[in-house]
Amino acid sequence: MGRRRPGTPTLEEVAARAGVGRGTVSRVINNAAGVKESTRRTVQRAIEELGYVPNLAARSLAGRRADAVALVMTEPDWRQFAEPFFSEIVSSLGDALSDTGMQLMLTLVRSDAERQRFLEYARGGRVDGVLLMSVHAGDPLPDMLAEARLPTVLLGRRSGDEYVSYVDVDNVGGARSAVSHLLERGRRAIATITGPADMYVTQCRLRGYQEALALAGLEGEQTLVAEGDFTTESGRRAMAALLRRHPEIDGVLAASDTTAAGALETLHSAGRRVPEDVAVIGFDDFPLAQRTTPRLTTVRQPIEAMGRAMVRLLLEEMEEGAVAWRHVILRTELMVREST
Amino acid sequence: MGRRRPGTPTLEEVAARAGVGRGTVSRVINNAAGVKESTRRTVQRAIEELGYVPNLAARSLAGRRADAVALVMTEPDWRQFAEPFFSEIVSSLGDALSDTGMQLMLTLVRSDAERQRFLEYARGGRVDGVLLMSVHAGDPLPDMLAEARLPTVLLGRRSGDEYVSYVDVDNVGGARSAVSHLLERGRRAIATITGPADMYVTQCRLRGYQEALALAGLEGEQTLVAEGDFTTESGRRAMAALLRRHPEIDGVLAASDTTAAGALETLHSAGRRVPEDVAVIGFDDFPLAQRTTPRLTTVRQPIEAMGRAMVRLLLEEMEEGAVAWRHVILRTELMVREST
DNA sequence: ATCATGGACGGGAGCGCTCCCAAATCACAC
DNA sequence: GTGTGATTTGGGAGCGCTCCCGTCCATGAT
Repeated sequence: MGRRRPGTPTLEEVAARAGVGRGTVSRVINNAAGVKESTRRTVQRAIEELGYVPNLAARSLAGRRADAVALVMTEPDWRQFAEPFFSEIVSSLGDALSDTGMQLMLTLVRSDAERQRFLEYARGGRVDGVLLMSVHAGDPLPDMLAEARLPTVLLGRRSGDEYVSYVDVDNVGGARSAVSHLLERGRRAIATITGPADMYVTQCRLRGYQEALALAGLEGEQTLVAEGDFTTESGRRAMAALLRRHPEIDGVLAASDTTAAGALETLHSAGRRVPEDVAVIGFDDFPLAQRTTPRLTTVRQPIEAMGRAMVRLLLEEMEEGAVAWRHVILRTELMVREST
Repeated sequence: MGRRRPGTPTLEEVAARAGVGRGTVSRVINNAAGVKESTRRTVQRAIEELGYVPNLAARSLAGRRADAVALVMTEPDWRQFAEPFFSEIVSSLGDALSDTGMQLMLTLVRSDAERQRFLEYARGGRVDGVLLMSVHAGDPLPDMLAEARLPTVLLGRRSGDEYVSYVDVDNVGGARSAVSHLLERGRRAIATITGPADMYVTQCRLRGYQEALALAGLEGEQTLVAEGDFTTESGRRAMAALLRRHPEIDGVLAASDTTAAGALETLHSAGRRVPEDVAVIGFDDFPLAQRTTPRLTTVRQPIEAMGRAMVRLLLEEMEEGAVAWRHVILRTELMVREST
């Protein structure tokens, strides 16, 4: 297991070459104040001449921080990894993190063994904080991290009484406004294609759907609800099943834009016109929503803001040592386009 | 920037509690030989009682290794991040790495600033090696890593005379056999939808396509080639363009299964029967290829083997200190199904 | 009882950095 | 020229671990 790198110059060697003390070089590479401009330049030249690169292990050990945060994707996410939600979120986190000087590292946790290994990695101090992608109901990882007192922020929550810090959107309100919109458009037989049943986000959106119907004095029929898993394929299948059970359907709320895209395809194949025969609403407002035919009415999730909020919460927790949990619920916005 | 974790017990404290020396505890946690079974148990109990977790920064510093490798995805990949190729590869790398005890960390490099930051991270010793996803022609990162003498393995290569270690598949041969297969099926107007023109893999597959046509005494027309980017959407678009230019097309080689899926959709909409009117071949052999209608004939890339090979090459380079580059070209296999 | 042999074990010497305090230097007013 | 306070600078003391050498002790041959 000899993984030695060839001899890299050390801070001390830089100091010797520049004719200054260790402390001064340290100040220079950390951009700290209190170094005369001329000295700084001398040191910088020595650094370049030697091709010096700070040893991060030593820095971590002495400074008691890793300057890195992990973004963990757990198994159930993984099968949805290929969906745009993830790349969008990762991008936005990357942007939000980019000026903190911290590295974002994505980590895959697909099994108990990998969960354990990650936990040791995190508890071992390799990261200063952990971001968790849409966790499922029974996932123990957030609790393990909380117990280890590692700053942690979830995207979405596992249940209504989640305590660990999280950033979520108002899924109930979003779904409700979407269905209200369908009702305003005169639709009455409104179906919904949900996400995986074991995710809280799914339950929330379903509740919003039901509340809107109840508010209109309509009774939500169980058979108007079909389960999907956020993928296009599941949207196709669920829509087909719904049409079979309820040919009279004239409105659909899908769990995501990708799901809605699948539903659109099925509706098209079945000869239903959108929005004339059936109005369709998605969830997310990804670029995809503007490329469907017809362009998709959808509930916008503020991905940028979500990424920024997650990073902000994480930084706050890191700053004060994870003594409190914080929750942020972001508002959604209905983007009305051509599919309703 | 105070990112201090609360006081974790140290190895020394464990040693004190177990009534042994530091060395012995170190031997126990590293599963090294030369510890009496009874002592080992005593130490293990102390570890559990204190909830000891080794400090990885200290271990890295003293041991001169990070026990982690990075998988870097550069910007151009990123827009294809949502395609299954990536999740498949990541999975297979995860499996291949899982029994080495090393952490796999995915890293996104979307800009020069991020490239620089990653380089410092890697040169700073945070990873023992680097895996690079399908790099584009002009990407300087592999050279920078090579110069820093960091063990590096590419998936695919940037050009025909790539020197940095890589694992690739026989793209020319794969495409050639696919086109030959179409020719055997009596097709003569064979088009191809390629990947991004600036990727070597695209050029190779195009060459295989042309060679097979030439072998059959056919002249490859420039207008039978349409550029895509591996996405389904690009498959749809490219196929539509091809049909417009060449309504007589009776065979298509797509750059990937996802692209082929897009092409299938367009063909279907255009009322062409597959394979009766047009035969379609994909590339990759993802699960997707078995779910299309009709099921897709495709050139199989041995993803599992690719992941294993990458890890093996990387470990070898780490072992001997990156003194040589190694190349592995894996064979492809034509999976004949219903679309041809 | 004596001695050689080898397996267990303890702990010193670093790994390369940050933190921080004391010392040195400088600027300026008197 | 002297004193005062601010600004720079040097370097000791760790951070928590691995490596490795020397010691200790049990075992068995003599």
